[in-house]
Amino acid sequence: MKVSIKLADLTTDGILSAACPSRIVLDHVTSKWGVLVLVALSEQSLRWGELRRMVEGVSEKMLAQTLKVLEQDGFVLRVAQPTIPPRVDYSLTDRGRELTDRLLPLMEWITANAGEILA
Amino acid sequence: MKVSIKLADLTTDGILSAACPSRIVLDHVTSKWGVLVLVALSEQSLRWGELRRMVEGVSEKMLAQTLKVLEQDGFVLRVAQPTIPPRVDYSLTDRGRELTDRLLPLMEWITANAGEILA
DNA sequence: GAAGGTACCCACTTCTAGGTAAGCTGGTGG
DNA sequence: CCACCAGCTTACCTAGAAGTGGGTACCTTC
Repeated sequence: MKVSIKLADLTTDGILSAACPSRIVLDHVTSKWGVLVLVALSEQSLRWGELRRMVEGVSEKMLAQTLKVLEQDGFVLRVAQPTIPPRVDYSLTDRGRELTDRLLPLMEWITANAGEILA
Repeated sequence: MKVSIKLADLTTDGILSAACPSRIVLDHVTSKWGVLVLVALSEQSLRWGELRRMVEGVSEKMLAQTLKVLEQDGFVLRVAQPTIPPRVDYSLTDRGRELTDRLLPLMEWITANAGEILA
């Protein structure tokens, strides 16, 4: 019941309609590195360098760009300490945690089934 | 407890490692049109033309390409009736349904919060 | 006999996400 | 005095994602 109502919303004026703002957020979240950064931060807050090492394969440019978008959308909090050398910590906001609560089950399932799927 | 174990898997040898096959499946699922096609099919099975109209903005080429990938990954079932004019029905497989079970909560949340996020 | 409906495929072009590599800051250790 | 740390920024370039416009098959209806 509840599900069918939500589905109706999704498929009528929801994410399937081209003009819906959710398309933009969807692009941000499902961007190549967006998901991975969110997953990495879901475990604990991390510094720039830790993130870079953790999310294997990400370039500095793309990490910076991805973090900027996620920060603008209010998913990620950036805390810079004006020390030398600089130290910047990234963590999830409450909104970010709401997102990852829904993202992690998906990622876990994909990780668990990827082998079988590609076979 | 359960969660922390799963998270450990994800962040050590899981999706964050560059060589993990889950990266490939992730790209398929989170491709621009992949998500939307899966959402559309989650409600009911649809014919080619219905899908095209439902997923606003998708071109024929991209719809065909997306469906081919989702079919190869075993998420979508393609049933062609050799009638004239041709009729092709697309539906979710069991595996596809497992996926959308985890995908829909995310999409619903994004759709519900997109306005606030972009503000 | 002309037009249209359905589900595509292919060649060509465009665009943009993403990769690469360099530079910048300003103290601190050699 | 030079290199080095961390955390970026910038300019440049390319591969592949995506759009465009055509064609195809076969039968039905006008």
